[in-house]
Amino acid sequence: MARRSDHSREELQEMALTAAETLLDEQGGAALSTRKVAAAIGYSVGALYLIFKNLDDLCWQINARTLRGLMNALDQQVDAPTPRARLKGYASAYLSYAQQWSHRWALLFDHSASEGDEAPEWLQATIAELFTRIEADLAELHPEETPEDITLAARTLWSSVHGITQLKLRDKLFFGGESAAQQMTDSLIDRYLDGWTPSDASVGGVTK
Amino acid sequence: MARRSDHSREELQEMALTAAETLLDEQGGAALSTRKVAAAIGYSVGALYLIFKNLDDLCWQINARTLRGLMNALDQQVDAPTPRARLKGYASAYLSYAQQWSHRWALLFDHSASEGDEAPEWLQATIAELFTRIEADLAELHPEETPEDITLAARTLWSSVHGITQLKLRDKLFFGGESAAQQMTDSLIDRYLDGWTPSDASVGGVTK
DNA sequence: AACTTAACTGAACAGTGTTCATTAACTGTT
DNA sequence: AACAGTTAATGAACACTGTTCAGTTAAGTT
Repeated sequence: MARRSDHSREELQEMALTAAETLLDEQGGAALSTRKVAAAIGYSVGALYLIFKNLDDLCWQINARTLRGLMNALDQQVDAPTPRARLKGYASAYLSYAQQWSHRWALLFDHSASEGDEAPEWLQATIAELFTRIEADLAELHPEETPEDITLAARTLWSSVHGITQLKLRDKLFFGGESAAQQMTDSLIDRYLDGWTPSDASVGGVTK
Repeated sequence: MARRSDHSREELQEMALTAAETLLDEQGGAALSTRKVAAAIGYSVGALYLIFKNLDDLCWQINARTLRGLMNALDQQVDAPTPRARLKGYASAYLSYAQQWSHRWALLFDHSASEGDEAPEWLQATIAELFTRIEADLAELHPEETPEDITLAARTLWSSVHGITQLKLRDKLFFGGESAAQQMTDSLIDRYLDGWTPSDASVGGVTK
């Protein structure tokens, strides 16, 4: 039996999360089980339930760390000279982060699908922070637009980057080499921004 | 014991798939289990394994039907007068199909993530068919582009529509009402097409 | 040393996918 | 009509899963 207070609550939690991430990275999300995580840190199954509400809770905490890592990666792009370059940098960082941590990234999105309880509000907040970055750059390019239109544009553009990332990771729908996805986000951003003329935004009707 | 040949192989398969789809629609992907499907059609678990290789196989066959349904929905948009209207119609149909059959749609994409065996080649083929439709419209708009650039553009644009769809289904990252996602795909297509000038495509370098 | 408290365990429960020896029902032959 | 052959169908069994909780054990307190 593990000695009481061999490790503090925080240490134990950290150990468990790290072990779970290793398991995830090496064997994928399907291999993530309470018993395996418990074994990896040298505790019994029951002990995990003193630290985490359940497996879902553990997954959410992994997702929190994943998301934080993503934000860090994005932050390194903040020095790019122009809004356009910054947006491309974000997209590129997003893409490579997702590829580097493919299993963690998959967990982040597959897990939100499990319809038990809501996504915790910190997740919402972190994502809002990401969108704020995008919106800032878009607003700089289009100061004449209303905040609502900027928001809509940010979500449109970023959903698109997300879609490219997701399909890139999942399969061989993609021909071409390593750079295909990168090329796609670049051209997407270029064309979207070039096609964004003030006239067509505010109404929303089909005018073409 | 169910009488031998009460139902033919094909009938049984059809019954099982229909039962599984009902289960999926009503209770979501997590509730899909071999025992439940077997019970729903009045057979034992083992009988399912005479019809399907395993649960994965059953899921793939559901996915095949889902994809076929999607293609049907897209086909109803083929009469739109212009390529641009056709592309918007496809996107709109894609979006509403995914929303109507949200659980089936989720299965289609979550399942490709399970990294057992490859996605069957018919799936690849059906998806290729979808992309061919998009490419045809894009080629009509940009006859001067090479096939490679058309392909790249089709995948870029469609990954984007896919991304918007996915995020729309998953959560409340989306403000606004029912029409927000529709508005997003419309403006995406408009801006992407408007920003697509022949000069910036063939090289692929960063020129902006 | 005795008592209290809380950390920790692991057996147990209900569920999962999958297999396979056994059984039941049909088919064809004598 | 009786027997053998074939095969559809079963359901118990195995190894796993998440989750709970009565018990056990160690640490802190009096």
